[in-house]
Amino acid sequence: MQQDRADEGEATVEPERFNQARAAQSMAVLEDYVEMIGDLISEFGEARITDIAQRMGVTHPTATKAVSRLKREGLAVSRPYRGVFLTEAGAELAERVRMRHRTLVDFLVAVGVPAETAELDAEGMEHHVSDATLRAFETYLERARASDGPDFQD
Amino acid sequence: MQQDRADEGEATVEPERFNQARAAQSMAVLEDYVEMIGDLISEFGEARITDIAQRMGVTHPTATKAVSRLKREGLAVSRPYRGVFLTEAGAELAERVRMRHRTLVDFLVAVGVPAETAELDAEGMEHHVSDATLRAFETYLERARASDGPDFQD
DNA sequence: CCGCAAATGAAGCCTTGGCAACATTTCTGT
DNA sequence: ACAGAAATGTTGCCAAGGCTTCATTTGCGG
Ligand SMILES: [Mn+2]
Ligand SMILES: [Mn+2]
Ligand SMILES: [Mn+2]
Ligand SMILES: [Mn+2]
Repeated sequence: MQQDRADEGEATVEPERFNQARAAQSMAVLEDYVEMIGDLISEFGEARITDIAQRMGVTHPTATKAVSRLKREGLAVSRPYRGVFLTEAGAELAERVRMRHRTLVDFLVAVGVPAETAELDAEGMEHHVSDATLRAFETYLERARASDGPDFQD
Repeated sequence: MQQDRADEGEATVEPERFNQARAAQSMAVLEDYVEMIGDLISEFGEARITDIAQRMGVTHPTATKAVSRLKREGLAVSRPYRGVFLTEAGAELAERVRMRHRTLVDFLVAVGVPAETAELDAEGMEHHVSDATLRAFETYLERARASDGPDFQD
């Protein structure tokens, strides 16, 4: 054999964190679309491809393709030339994603990130925040609110 | 024309945050590889495709393709059947990425995220942490270290 | 110095997420 | 009622990041 270099240190388990990040990334688009579709349904009663595309900042064929994937994964339903709707699973995911997004933004602001920046960064970060980390953020927020006490605006 | 729905609220600027997230994502792979290659060069004096692939948790053709992109973007250099090295730009990026990674993990742990989890989540989150947010994290850490004062273990 | 395993390269396939261009359907306004 | 614009669908292109399979080169050990 040639070189070895393999079993040097903890290099054996290391790759796992990249796999985790890749897995999270593969969910990111689904999560963003499902949340957005939920928003549109709340506002207008349905989510049209055009509106989805506009809000996501993509062209309509791109939005169509994403919706196809959502349907394939059982998160959305739609019929030709009609609006897009969420399945129960889709609605649940949307709700979880929305809460996580909100918690993350609140948390970032609480630790001193400018609101504008927090919103921008959160859009990408959120998809990599695990449940354990989210709980830590929530705990932090509760404590901060408790100690900042009186002068806290809902 | 048909429906309008366009100029309802802030929907016009909203897509920008998704574009930002997509831009960050397109850098993510470069950043991870460049950091990893830097590590390997520190340890062994060169970064071999096999070692890169193993640590990233991918097959060697995937690593080769990534290195091709790094070369194309002026971040790395290599000759056939020889190791991969970083350009000046590559080394600088690696250093920034390494610091950001470290700061993020430290910060997460400081706010109560379990170390193991922090490491996993950071691998994905890091690529979406802007300079402004990173500064906020650093400031937070400095203050935390100052108040936790004496009993702080290097 | 030479054989053979390891490392690297090369080709080709797949999926995803972008895009533009063109076809078809809906629906609004007159 | 119907013309024309808007919305949607369809097709085909591209790049990135995975993979498997096979070819080639390297370099160690004997
Ligand atoms: Mn997002
Ligand atoms: Mn979001
Ligand atoms: Mn990373
Ligand atoms: Mn990293």
